[in-house]
Amino acid sequence: MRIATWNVNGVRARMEFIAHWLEHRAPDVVGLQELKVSDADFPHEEFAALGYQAVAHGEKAWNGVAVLSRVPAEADTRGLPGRADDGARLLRVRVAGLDFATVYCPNGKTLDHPDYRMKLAWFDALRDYLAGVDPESAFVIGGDYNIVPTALDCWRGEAADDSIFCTGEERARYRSLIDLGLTDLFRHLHPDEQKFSWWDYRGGSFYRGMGLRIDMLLGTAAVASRVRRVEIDREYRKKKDGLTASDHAPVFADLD
DNA sequence: ATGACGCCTTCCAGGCGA
Repeated sequence: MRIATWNVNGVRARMEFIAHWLEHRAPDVVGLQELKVSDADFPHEEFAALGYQAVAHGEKAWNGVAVLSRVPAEADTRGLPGRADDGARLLRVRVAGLDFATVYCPNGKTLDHPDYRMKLAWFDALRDYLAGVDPESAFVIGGDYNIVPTALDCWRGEAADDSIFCTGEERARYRSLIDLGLTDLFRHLHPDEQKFSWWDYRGGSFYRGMGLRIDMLLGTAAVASRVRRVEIDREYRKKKDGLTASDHAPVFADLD
């Protein structure tokens, strides 16, 4: 089974590009982020034509998450409990024998912006919510965490320490999720590799190698033991047939 | 130091992303 996460930066603007990826990578379950569309306008029919059904939790213009799957999914949680005012950022479903969640974590903007404090509080709420997950179960939470876990995950390395995405406060929040018993599936198979999942659109960052790894698939031990391959699909950060890519690459994992 | 690119929106200059 192939599972994936992808911040698509606008599901309607990206539809043709996403279709190309679905056809060539054939994932079974995909968490999407940054839909930028209301639930009423979500393109269910277009995904159905590609063989995928979708559960969406969106809002107009901003944020928004969805799960695509080949087999029907049952919605479990829409929105991080207690954090509805911070945007449509979490969706959890039961699908294909998995307890599968997708998250679009807050950006924070700058260290002196109110959104930074909101980001930290949101992660605290996420940790509290995930503390209720059975560590023996097959649970996956994938998404755009908007935190660079370690210096290895940033093109600037330790030079970026203490800047936004790389502060001790943010990294402690990310570690608090790992400490619940979750494994970063990419790091599990590639302990020392520097691979990025996001590159700024501007200034040729992609071709200059100026990226960050902020999109992760985390899983319980029951999932980590089944992982055989994890790819950050940088081919799909490039233009494809003249179509513009998201600024994030998809990340997928193959499970036994 | 700045802007760079691309998305969205009562349709277009401005906010936002990371």
